[in-house]
Amino acid sequence: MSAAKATMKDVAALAGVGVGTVSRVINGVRVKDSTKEKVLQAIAELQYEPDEYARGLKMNRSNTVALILPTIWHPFFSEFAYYVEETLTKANYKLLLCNADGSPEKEKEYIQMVKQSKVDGIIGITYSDLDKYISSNLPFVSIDRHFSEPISYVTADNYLGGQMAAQELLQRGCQHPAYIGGDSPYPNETKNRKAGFVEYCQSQGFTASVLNMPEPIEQLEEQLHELFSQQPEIDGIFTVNDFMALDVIKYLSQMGKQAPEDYQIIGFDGIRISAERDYLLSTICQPVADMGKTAVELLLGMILEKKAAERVVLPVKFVPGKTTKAR
Amino acid sequence: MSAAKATMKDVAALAGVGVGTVSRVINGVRVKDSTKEKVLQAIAELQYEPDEYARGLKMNRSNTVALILPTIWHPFFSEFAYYVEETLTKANYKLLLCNADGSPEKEKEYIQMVKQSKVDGIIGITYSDLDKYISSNLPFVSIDRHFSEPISYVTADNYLGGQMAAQELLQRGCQHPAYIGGDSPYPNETKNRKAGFVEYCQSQGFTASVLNMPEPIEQLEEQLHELFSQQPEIDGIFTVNDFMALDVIKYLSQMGKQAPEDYQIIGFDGIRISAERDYLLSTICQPVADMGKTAVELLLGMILEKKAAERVVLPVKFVPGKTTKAR
DNA sequence: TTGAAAGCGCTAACAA
DNA sequence: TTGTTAGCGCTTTCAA
Repeated sequence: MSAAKATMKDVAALAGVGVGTVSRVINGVRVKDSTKEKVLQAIAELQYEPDEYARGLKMNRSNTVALILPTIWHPFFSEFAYYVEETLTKANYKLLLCNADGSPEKEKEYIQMVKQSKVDGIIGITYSDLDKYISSNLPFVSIDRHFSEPISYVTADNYLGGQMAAQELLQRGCQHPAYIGGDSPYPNETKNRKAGFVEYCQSQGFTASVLNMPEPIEQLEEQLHELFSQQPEIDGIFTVNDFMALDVIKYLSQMGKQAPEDYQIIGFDGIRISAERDYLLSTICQPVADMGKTAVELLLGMILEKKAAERVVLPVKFVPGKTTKAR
Repeated sequence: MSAAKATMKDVAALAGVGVGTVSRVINGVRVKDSTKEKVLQAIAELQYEPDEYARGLKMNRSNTVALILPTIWHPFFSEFAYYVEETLTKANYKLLLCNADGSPEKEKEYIQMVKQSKVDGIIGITYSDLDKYISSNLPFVSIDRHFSEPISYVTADNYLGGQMAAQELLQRGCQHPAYIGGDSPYPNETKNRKAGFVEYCQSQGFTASVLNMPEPIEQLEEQLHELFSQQPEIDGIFTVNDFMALDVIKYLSQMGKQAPEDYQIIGFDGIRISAERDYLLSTICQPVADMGKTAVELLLGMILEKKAAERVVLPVKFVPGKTTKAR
């Protein structure tokens, strides 16, 4: 049994053909059936596996896509990564996982690293403005639409989501709506959630209270305490995401208030701990599976068919949970 | 501005040296300071970045490690992946993410794929027996110790964890302990959780009820119903993992029973939805960060220093939550 | 200390 | 239809 890995040359020698022919068989280029047979035989016998690196060097592609995330340890991102990986695998692409940890520096470092690694494209959920770091010839799809350059993105309809949250709360009888969220220094889609909510309330003659805390958020509990002691009448809450909603619920439960009896609350994202587990609360649900799939499709379109940048906005939906009343 | 990517040859030409010298500078081999200066200058000017694939082809390594998981969309695995990625990045390695979806076929496919991709090693949380598919010269670290071959593994002390769970429940006054879990056809460490629990109970003069459901688990609720209607006296439950505990809690709450008043329950894993979030319940917590770090260290030891296979068993700890009484 | 050149395993252009 | 060969960008040996 040979220890060394078989190369194309070995296969060619054993099959009694040229390396070109072996290459043709591997790549599905037409060769005479009898020849093909011999080659396949030899491949099987030597347990030959093509070297992706030699191929990548020659063809200048890697069949690999980098996914840059704030952190994989978060149900929204890990669900997204799950679908990205699934779709990539079906297309015979591999996934390089990059946790940027929410740091713009690490995001840039990863962009650098990933360029060397000759990835064929990047899918990024990033906070900072990466325009300058992404060479225009490296296909890039952003989740979120905060780039100034004409870059592809996939995003949920965050503005509409905010409106929907307002509508659902008001329809359920809330008289004093409030928005609670964090405020990032970087432009991002969460700002639209707030805008949609506040503006819909306004259009219905309500003025939403707003607690918009600069990130990173410090002394959350104190800030919540201030809000609710100054405005105890708040009875309908929309938060920037599900995690924030959980924090608010926890705080209010310490204050002896329960949803949906004492107040109603709607989160954003539609987080589930894993497939087949329940949503955590009433929420505006992002179409994560669809977003992951679409992001990959956009990217592969750019890679394989040189398609131009595209923008896709996907619909959100309200998922009633235990933190809102029945209508 | 040149559109094409600069190569080492371009750098050499601009700096007026040979490509070998450029290579030496890149790799930190000693060259004359003045020469080095010229080369660095040229590198900066051309924004040269070495091609990892050419390097990989030549040196036969990729600085890439594959992580094979059942699914990234699960807090335990995504936390593990988080720490693996973090440790790899520090060592200048990249992470290829592979979701096997709990299917032995996909696991094998990935092993195949990953071999072609010239990864330098594999870290795997796998269910099936992959011995034959892993060529002995490809470094592999398993999480769990169910391999027959002498393969490196990192695992938590599952048996001790089971014992601890029993001890904690009995110390808190439980008189009727029960174990609830799923039974996989493949050998794996969860069997030790059960064994540790049952045997510790026995040693203390208690006989634990056991509900061991063949996987994939069907009609969970019916099976729980049967258990608890036949043995309503059960007052201390240990489950194979946190998810199962959540299911049991949900079922019992439908029956009007609450922990820790009506019964006490301890899960296994120590799942948190994300960093800085609480544990879901009282649980035997695996040292996930340490496991991820150790797995990478073992693997890099095998890759870089040709170290032999090693086995590491890490300690678990009991994390009291809201589903057990105070002692 | 450094340049020249071989060659890693593959694809594709060219010739036969 | 198929064999031969140049060369992808790099590292490393061998000479100078």
